[in-house]
Amino acid sequence: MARIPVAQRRRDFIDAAVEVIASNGIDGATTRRIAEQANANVAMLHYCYDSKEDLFADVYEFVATRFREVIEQSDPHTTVLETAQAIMRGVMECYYDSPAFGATTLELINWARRQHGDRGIAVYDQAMQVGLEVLRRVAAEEGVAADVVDEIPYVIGTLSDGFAINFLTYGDRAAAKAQMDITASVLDSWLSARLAAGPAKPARRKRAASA
Amino acid sequence: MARIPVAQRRRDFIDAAVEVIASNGIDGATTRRIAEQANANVAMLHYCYDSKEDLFADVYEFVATRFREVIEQSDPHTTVLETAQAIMRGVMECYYDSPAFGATTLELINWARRQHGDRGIAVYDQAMQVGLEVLRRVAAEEGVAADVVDEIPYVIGTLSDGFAINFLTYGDRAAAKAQMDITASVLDSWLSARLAAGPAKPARRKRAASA
DNA sequence: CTTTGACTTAGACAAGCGCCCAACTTCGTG
DNA sequence: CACGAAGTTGGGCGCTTGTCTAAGTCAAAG
Repeated sequence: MARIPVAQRRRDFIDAAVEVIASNGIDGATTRRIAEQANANVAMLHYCYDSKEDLFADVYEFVATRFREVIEQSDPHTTVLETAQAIMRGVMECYYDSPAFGATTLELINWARRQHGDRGIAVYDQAMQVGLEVLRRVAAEEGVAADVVDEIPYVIGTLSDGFAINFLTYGDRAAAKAQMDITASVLDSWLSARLAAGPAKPARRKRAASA
Repeated sequence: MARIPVAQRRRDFIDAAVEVIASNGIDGATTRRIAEQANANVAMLHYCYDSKEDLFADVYEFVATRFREVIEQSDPHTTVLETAQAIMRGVMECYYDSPAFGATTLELINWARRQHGDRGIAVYDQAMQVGLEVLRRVAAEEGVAADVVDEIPYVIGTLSDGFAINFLTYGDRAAAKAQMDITASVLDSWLSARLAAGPAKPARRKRAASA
C-alpha cells in the first residue's frame, strides 16, 4: 500500500466528503462512507481528523473559499449591471460544472439553517459579503445609490439558489442551460428598472400595468 | 391517560413530524423524537404506522396538499401578471406564517434531490404543475403566448425557493418583509418586460444598456 | 542493521437507531 | 357482569453510528 502523508490524505477526505454529502446528505455522510470514497478506512480518517466535526469544518472552509474565488474571478470590473450579471452567471455555471459541489453547498446551507449557531450561517453570509464588496467597488465609480446596491446580493443569491434547487432536483442539463438564460434575463429586467428608478422602491403591489 | 383514536393520533404524528423535521432535518427526525413531540412513545407510533416510511409518505402528501391549496386559493382570476404575483406572494406568506412548514418543505425537496426516484420529485413537480394550470387558464383568456406562460412557474419557484432559504437561514422576520417586496418587484419587472416583448426571448448576455 | 517516527489497520466499545412483542388498561356492547 | 376490540406501554432485538485502542508496517536517519 502506498503511504500517503497526512496533508494529502486530508485533501482526499475533503474531496470524498463533498461527494458523499452530495449524494447522501449531511447526516447520511457517515465516517465509513467517506473513508470508503477516499480509498481508506475509518481508523485512517480519525488519524487525520480528531472528529467528524473537524473534517466537516474543513469541508465548510473549502466550500466557502471556492465560493469567494468564483465571485472574485467573475468580476469584469465594468458596470454594476454587468458585474451583477457576471457574478450570478459565474455561480450558476459553477453549480452546472460541478453538481456535487452545488449539492453539497445546498446541503450545508440547509444544515446551517437548522442550528442557529453563528458558525452555520458563515458560508451563506460570507458569499453575500464578498459579492457586496465587489459590487460596492464598481458602484462607487458609477455613482449608484448605496441602498440599491445593497439589494443586489440578495436578489443574486435568491435567483442562483433557486436555480440550483431546480437544476439539482431534476438533473436536466439541457433544461438548466435554458433556465440559466431565463434567470439571467430576470436579473437583467429587475436591475435595469431598479437602476433607472433610483433609490425609491419600485414595488407595486396592485394594479400593475396590464396589457 | 386519555384514549385517542388512531385517525387523530395519525394527524398528531404528522404535525409532530413536520415540526421535528423542520428543526432536526429528515435524517434527524427519529421515531423517538417524533413520538415525544406528539406526546406519545415509539410503540404508539408503530401502532399507527407500520413503518417510519409510511408516516413520511403521509407527511409528503400533507405538504403537497397544503401547497396545492395555497396556490389555488391565491388565484385572483384576473390578469396573468396579477395571478403570478398573487401565487408567489401566497407561497412566500405561507412560509412566513409557518416557518416550520417552510423548513420542512425545503427539507423534503432537498431529500427528493438526493434520491432520483420519481416519488421524490413529486412535491416539487406537483406544485409547479398546479401553478402552471392556473396560469394557463388566465393566459388563454388574455391571449398570452404559451411559451411565455410556461416560463413563469420556473421563475416563481426559483424566487420563492430562494426567498425561503434566505428567510429560514437568517430567521429575520423584519428583513423578510422587505425581501418579500423586493422579490415581488423582481417578478414584476421581469414579467412585465416578458409580456411586452412577446414570444421571443429577451435574454441579452452582453452589452446590456448601461447608463 | 537498528531505531525512530509516521502511516495503517482490525477489532471492540457505548449509544442511538427502526422495529417488534407480549402484557396491560380502558371502553362499548351483548 | 363478561368479553372482545381498541388503545397503550416497557423492554428488548439486531444493526449502524462515531470514536478509540493496540498492534502492525514501512521509509529514512543514525
